[in-house]
Amino acid sequence: MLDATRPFRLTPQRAAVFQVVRDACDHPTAREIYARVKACQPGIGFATVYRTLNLLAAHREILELQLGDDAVARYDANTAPHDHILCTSCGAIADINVPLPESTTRQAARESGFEVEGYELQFLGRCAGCVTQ
Amino acid sequence: MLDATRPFRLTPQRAAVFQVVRDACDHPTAREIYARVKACQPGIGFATVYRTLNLLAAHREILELQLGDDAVARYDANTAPHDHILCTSCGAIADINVPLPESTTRQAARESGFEVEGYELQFLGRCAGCVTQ
DNA sequence: GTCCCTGCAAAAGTTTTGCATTGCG
DNA sequence: CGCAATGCAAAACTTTTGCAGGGAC
Repeated sequence: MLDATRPFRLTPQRAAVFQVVRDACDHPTAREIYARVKACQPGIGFATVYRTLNLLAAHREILELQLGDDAVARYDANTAPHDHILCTSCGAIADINVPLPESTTRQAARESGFEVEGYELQFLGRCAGCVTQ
Repeated sequence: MLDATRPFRLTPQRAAVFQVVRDACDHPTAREIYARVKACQPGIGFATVYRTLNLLAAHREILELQLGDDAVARYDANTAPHDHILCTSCGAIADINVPLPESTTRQAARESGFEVEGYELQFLGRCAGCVTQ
């Protein structure tokens, strides 16, 4: 993944941040990542975490997501195109993969006159646990 | 739209904020709305604008949107379900209407185990003006 | 009079930036 | 040595909250 061939230096702090994002299965915020990185890099500062997340996102090593109406960035080590679903009850976030039909993208282009490059799709609902409660 | 039958008072400040959002065709931010409202309500404060936008959104008179990776809320007086497309070059935002096939929603439910209540779909691309440049 | 609303200021929260220091290459 | 990266603190920015004053009913 990250090695000497990258156009940026792989410092222990950066490696720790990247490891935390890869190990996470809950789309953590920068603050949550900071707390987890503290476990193995106690001296790390906020700024380094933010700078590293921006660096990794700029190099497409991770994704920066804006989910729900939170106004807080979340991070995802799964860089393959995929979608998300959010539980409106408990806030859980899950990865899903529901490609749009080609016709839908074509319709978006036709309606808007835009050249479509991609899309972001999030579903809202209630997770299995919250439904049975 | 807003009249005496609403469960909240229609003050001149609130009417001005609502009017600005309805007249806007660019999905303005709270700060932009504040600047425009100043034109007819020079004494209005930030807090009143934010409180009014939250009030109107809570009563489904307007929509609060989180578009792109901006981490800033935008507002839309079009409360009918619809989608958006963003120009990655100039930042333009357009409304579009591309309903997802039923099968796509069903697939999301099946993959996640969630009870799907809705979705948000944004396309990314380049607008006609930016393409020809 | 009561209650809701407003405006101002301060607070809260996230993210960025400035700068001196550190440490790899 | 030279340059990039770090850590700390302060700043920038959006949004919320506390509170005293004022207006509507």
